[in-house]
Amino acid sequence: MPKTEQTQPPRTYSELKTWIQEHYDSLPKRLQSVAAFALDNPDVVALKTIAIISEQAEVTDSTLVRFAKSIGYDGFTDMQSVFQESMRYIPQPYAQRLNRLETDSQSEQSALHKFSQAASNSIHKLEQQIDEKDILKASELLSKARTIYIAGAGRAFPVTTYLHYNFLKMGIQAVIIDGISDTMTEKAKLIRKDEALIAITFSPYSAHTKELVDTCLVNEVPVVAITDSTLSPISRSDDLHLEVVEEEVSGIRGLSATMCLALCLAVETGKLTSKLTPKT
Amino acid sequence: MPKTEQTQPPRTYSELKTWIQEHYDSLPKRLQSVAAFALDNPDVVALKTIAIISEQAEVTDSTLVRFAKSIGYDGFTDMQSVFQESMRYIPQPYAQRLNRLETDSQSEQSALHKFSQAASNSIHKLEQQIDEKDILKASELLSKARTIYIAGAGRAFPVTTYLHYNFLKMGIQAVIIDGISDTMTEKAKLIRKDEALIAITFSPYSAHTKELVDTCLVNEVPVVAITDSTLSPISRSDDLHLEVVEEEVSGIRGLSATMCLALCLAVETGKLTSKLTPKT
DNA sequence: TATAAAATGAAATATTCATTTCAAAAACAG
DNA sequence: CTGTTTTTGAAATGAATATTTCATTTTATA
Repeated sequence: MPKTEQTQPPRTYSELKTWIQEHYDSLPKRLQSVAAFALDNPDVVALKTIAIISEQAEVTDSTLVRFAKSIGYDGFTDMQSVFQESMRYIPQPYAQRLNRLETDSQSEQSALHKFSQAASNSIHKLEQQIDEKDILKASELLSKARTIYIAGAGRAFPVTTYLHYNFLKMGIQAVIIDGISDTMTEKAKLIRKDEALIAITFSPYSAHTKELVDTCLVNEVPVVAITDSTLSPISRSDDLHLEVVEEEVSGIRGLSATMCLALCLAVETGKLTSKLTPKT
Repeated sequence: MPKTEQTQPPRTYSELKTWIQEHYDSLPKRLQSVAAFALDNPDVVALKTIAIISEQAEVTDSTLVRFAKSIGYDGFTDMQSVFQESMRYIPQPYAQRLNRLETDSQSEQSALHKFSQAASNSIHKLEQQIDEKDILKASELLSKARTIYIAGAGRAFPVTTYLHYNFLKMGIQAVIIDGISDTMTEKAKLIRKDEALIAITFSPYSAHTKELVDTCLVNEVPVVAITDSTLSPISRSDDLHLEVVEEEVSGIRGLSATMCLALCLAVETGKLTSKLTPKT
């Protein structure tokens, strides 16, 4: 029989979480599976039955009960109640309304709340406002490129590195264009017709990136632009531009929606590329 | 036998609510009790058993079952599942659409929709699961540092650059630690007690970052960790770790929620720093 | 490698739970 | 009132669930 904790088991979710973190390493393999699953899917543990949970966590029924007992609970039911309590008093439908009300009335709101709200809104707007076909066109263009160059400085730089990372992971040759303004333009001049450029700029616009785009367009290099407005200097009729507007909170803009768009672009490009080159 | 609705019962909480409001007046007395109780205590209906609910609503077991059937459900269990789903982190309207789309149109959903959905969900989870105090503690710690060092490679690198950008914009000295593994550890050894480190890692974990964290902790350098699980090797009891779980779409994870958290951390740190140094 | 200890899965058991049944009470119509 | 229908509650039934047991496998230890 496995040793069971003598002390009283955690009676709140956050205590339980702490317990799991502290004991995870010393837990048997299957119990670790349960631990990881529980932390990842607390709602499933709270609402479903042993049979369903154990199936999803890929363990047997007994293991779930053992897990609960090893923490010190009477059994699974006892532990489940802790997960359930953690969900209560935060009913989803009310939470939404509360959000709106509080946003209007109380100016002193937690930063996390304000920013996550803004991020969430921005993502929804993105989904509604962007034309799916534009993303597909862009990825088609990119999938044909031998090498994808990516440029975007300042606030756009994280997007640049994110795209770069994703392309590389998908086996697509990608290069970041950075450095001093002069050097960047020099680098851009060397990009060939069968390659492509992704340029990311937000207001306040960096003149460098605009220069880069122009250079490429002159050389007939395909350009995909990610901007926060069609009025952005780098959006022109002869390139493809994808527009993301990040909602601002007291003058500060996030990047959540932009990152989402970037991921989409990368994934779609990846799909097409793998079709073009069936065997790696 | 009581008349039962012939039409299909509501499959979302908000539909169910509407149904109850519309039929309330024509319901028998005890069923009215149940209706009122259910609208007032949806969480109890979602989580507890017939016995407990009927006791709290001051009706008998049978009445509860009858109530469910009179709406058109198979039985109480069927109705309860609607209440349960309303508590989960899956936003109601989309879950519905997804189900329908998946059933008839072969799960061929636009990538943009899937990713923005995942991003949005991740942000909501972040908001609910993270402890606001942890962010404040972390920013307090960071605001006291003369220089903030930031480390995070691979998928975490965009987060690193984002934090770096924001700190600099706020007039906070920040340095990115990158380069070859060996060099990184060397750099970390030079960080002093009155400085701080932010480490960002996601699974699959890079061993380098863990090494970095350990080095700093040994030297008593304050460490703030951003990870995607409390089981991450860099989360330890003696540092501050902030947890973000990005929902995955066919194995691919975004960064939207993480970026949101990063922004919060930077902004809170900025606030505190400006208080500490009133005049620049 | 041999032995003990721990972990695990499958099946049996016991419990809890939802559902149905049926008789009594209440409401209603003539 | 009287007979009929609807509503209701208590108990019986049947189904699902959690828990325990035990044989087997795995892991650790000497």
